[in-house]
Amino acid sequence: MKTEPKSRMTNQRRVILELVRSLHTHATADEIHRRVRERMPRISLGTVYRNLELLSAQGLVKKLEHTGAQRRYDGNLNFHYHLRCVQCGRVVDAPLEPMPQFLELVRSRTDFDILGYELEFQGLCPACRSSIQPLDKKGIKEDTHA
Amino acid sequence: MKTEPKSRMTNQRRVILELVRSLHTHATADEIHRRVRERMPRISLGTVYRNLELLSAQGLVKKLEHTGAQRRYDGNLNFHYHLRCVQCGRVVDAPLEPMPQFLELVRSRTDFDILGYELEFQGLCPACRSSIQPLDKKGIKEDTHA
DNA sequence: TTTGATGCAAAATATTTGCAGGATA
DNA sequence: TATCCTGCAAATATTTTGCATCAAA
Repeated sequence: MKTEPKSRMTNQRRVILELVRSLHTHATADEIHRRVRERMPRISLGTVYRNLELLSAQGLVKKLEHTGAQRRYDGNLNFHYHLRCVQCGRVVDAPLEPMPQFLELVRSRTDFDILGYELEFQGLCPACRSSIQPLDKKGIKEDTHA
Repeated sequence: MKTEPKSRMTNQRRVILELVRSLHTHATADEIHRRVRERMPRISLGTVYRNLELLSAQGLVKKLEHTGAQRRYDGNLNFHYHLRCVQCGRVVDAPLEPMPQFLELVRSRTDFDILGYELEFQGLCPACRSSIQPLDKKGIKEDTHA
């Protein structure tokens, strides 16, 4: 039923996919760009965005639009939840088993066509908890602790 | 323990708070600005952002950073979940009772300092489901159906 | 009066897009 | 060879901020 758009496996696309799959850090486009540039110095940020979007549409990576201001990308396609540090923005997998029964419950109670759900925990990571700087709700732009 | 910063209840702040409380639409800053401008034509978008930020820090409105690209604001402070239309971006309350037991479970399994969690469902709202236009993952910037 | 708040404009961020040339199938 | 893709730069979109002035307490 789906009309998959034809796509070409370019060097850029392959390297981006390999990188996102190898990272367990839920990196941002900018971080991915920096890492990929170590192998392909001329690759542009626009190309990274375009490829991440396409790979996400093809279901090869997961786009996380629910973890703070900046979008992040996950190479782990197994259904799981996330835990985000509200101080440094770092995202890790949450230690909680999937509970897909929510879907049926909500489906039976709404006239929306339910497609999925996201469960995200927020907290302070060990590094930020022990740091002196106060939690001021700002500057949660980039990972301080990679 | 908390050192609350002193703040003044200006006309702008009061009108913004009243509006967000009266809306059940989880509006964006831009939408709130447009609505407030009907009563205060000279109010700036920057003032709207500054006040929403301050009201959120004071716990008078809830900032939703987990519902797609654009930030939204909720005047309903009761703990509840959300359901977002992936086509038009509209956000409604999810028909599901709070299940705070997750928090303890995750707390016992992580070294993060757990502060809270968000549960968001995604789907197609009735209006979008029946519309002809295909779901193309773009243009989810503004509510088509208010 | 004191000092927090506003309006305005510019800056900072994050993401998308037009286009001409390049690479893949 | 057809057309998808890339690099580059410009354009969008969203949010934040500096500053002189205004206004709440």
